Amino acid sequence: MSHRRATLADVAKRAGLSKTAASMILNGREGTRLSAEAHRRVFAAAAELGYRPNVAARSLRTQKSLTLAFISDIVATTRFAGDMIRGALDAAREHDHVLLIAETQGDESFEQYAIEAMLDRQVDGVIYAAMATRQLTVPATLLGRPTVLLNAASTTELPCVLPDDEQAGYAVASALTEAGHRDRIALIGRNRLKERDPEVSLAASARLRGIERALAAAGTRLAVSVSCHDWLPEHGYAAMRSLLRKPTRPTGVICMNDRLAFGAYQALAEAGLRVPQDMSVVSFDDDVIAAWLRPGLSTAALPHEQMGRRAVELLLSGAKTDRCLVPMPLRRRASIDSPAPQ
Amino acid sequence: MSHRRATLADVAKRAGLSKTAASMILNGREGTRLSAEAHRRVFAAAAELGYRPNVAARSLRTQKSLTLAFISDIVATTRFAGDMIRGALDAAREHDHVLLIAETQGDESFEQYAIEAMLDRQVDGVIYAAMATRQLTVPATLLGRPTVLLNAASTTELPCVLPDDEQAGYAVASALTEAGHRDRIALIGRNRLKERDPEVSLAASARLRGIERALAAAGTRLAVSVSCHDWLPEHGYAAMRSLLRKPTRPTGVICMNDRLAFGAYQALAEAGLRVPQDMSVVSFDDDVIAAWLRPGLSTAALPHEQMGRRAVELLLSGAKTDRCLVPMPLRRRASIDSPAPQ
DNA sequence: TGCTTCTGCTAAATCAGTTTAGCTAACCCA
DNA sequence: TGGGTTAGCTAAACTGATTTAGCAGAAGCA
Repeated sequence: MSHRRATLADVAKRAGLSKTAASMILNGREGTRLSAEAHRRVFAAAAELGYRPNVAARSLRTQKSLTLAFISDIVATTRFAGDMIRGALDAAREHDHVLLIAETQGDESFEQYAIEAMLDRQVDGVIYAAMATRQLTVPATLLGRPTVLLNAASTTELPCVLPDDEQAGYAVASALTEAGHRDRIALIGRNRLKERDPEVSLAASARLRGIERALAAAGTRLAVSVSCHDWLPEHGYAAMRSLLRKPTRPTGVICMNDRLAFGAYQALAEAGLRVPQDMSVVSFDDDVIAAWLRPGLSTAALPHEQMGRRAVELLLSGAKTDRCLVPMPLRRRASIDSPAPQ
Repeated sequence: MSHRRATLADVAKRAGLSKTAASMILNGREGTRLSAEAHRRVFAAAAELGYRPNVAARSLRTQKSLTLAFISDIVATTRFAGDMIRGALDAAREHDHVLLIAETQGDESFEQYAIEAMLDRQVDGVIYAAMATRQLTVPATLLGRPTVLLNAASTTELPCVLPDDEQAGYAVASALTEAGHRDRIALIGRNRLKERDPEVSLAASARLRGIERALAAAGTRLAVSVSCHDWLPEHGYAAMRSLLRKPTRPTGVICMNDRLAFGAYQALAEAGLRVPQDMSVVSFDDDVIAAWLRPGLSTAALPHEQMGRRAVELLLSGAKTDRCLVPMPLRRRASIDSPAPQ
């Protein structure tokens, strides 16, 4: 094992040429008049020495580091973070880049630290991600530089990548109407705060719009909707119990996310009701549990991997302003059936 | 906004001193005889200009980049990956470092690419992580360098960080015996492959050892155990159904992980049995679903965040060889009760 | 033959820091 | 008065690449 990495100077010496020549040849520069023989010798020398350029040295000169920053508010809370990161990693690798990551935990001083640490390392661009689809204020430090918002929007002109929640709402509601559900469709997960404050959620209102549009197109509308403080299983459980106490039981229910649906399943099971025979259920996110539930939950999948990928591509393409809506495919599982005849 | 970053030369000029002086003062070098006045002027100049050193330039000279690599086989599959990364990020920040991440997807050429990309960027050390606790072969390229294995062990002398699965097994089984369960304790999730091949899993055999030790200490042993191809909900479901077909029903069941337990819950619910009145359930991992189940699942938590943190600390401490076992705390929820009297 | 043009290549500057070696002036002491 | 310290500071080399400016020799042409 050679303990010292070969440098460009080593390659040049072995090839019997100057560093300049070696550099130009290895970078495939056009318009140099270096001979075919020189090319051959440089490539051979580089291969023999296992030469790899020192990125620090290169970026010192070129101001390019082949490195992107991925800064998010929270990574651990949801499993989706991993998907976004994976998509970003994949795309970055395809473009010969690497990802520096940091999380701010919603703390401004951490955020400042993270951004500066990244800029100190000459990153070529920043992906600024939110774990819940929402509007946010972009730190001033980022404004002049190549930045893409991931799963987030802002009032600035920065490019952003978002899931197409409205289309998903349409798809989810249509799945019920197409199965024959009409006037007894319920919604679990209305939430004033999420619907009104884009800094809390952009998804809630978009999903709702899509749902209402689809139902209107089918000549119907929501029979009843239940509000939830938050979108966790316990809230879905409580919401379903309250639905079941009403005089007419819905034939189908739309849950604003899979965790609510999970709670709804629990309440249905407790009440001795079966999905989908007694009630169809459809939802959003395609969390892992959607596939684990019995029967499998039909749900519009958050395309997080795809989004991470698009963010990197947008960043590297140098787009100045662009809003990229990534479709949310409906995963059809066994939770939807035709409504039982009256 | 200044478009150009201030450099050390700018700071030096403004302070009326040489780059050498500015560098030494900002780095807090001992033994230089620079005056208090010089210190004052340099700090003032640096603050006024908002000076931040260029890490690329610095690492070119010092061979230190204040950057660590986090290379894992898979990031997205489990939510735990996020926890490990979060812990690592936290610890890295505390030591003024930043994390470059990459995933190999179990593909050797990706792995090679990732390692080289990291070394090209002069990382100060590498955390090589596996998403399932197991033994692995460390790529030769890493052998000479500062490396810590995370959630993995190897036959080499590298330091590693692992969850203490045996202690967890002991704790989990003890939770049942302490509640009074004795001779009707079942185990779901025996798996030859996982138990025998350390490259597949180190957890399976360690958990089993802990369980058997705890039961022996309580003067009993497993009444029955069910094998599972894999540790997914559907396997737990099938396993529980098979248990329920046996003549004597267990009073308590240990599942090898939470996903199995989730499936077991489903089978119990279908059979009209209640947790914990009809059967106590206890498990491993503390997946999010453990808290979502009704009743909440008692489970030994994988301390992934803690592990990520320890890995960074081990790496930065320069330990040459060290095996760090991180305890798995038992999260007590409502899934355990005394066995019903015969 | 003398001038230009082209071919094939290289020396040296540059990026932004760190580090080595050493300089100058003041001071101490005999 | 002169030699040795010491305090306080700096010039220049160095890290490993890229890039600019330009040189030597051959070929082309009148």
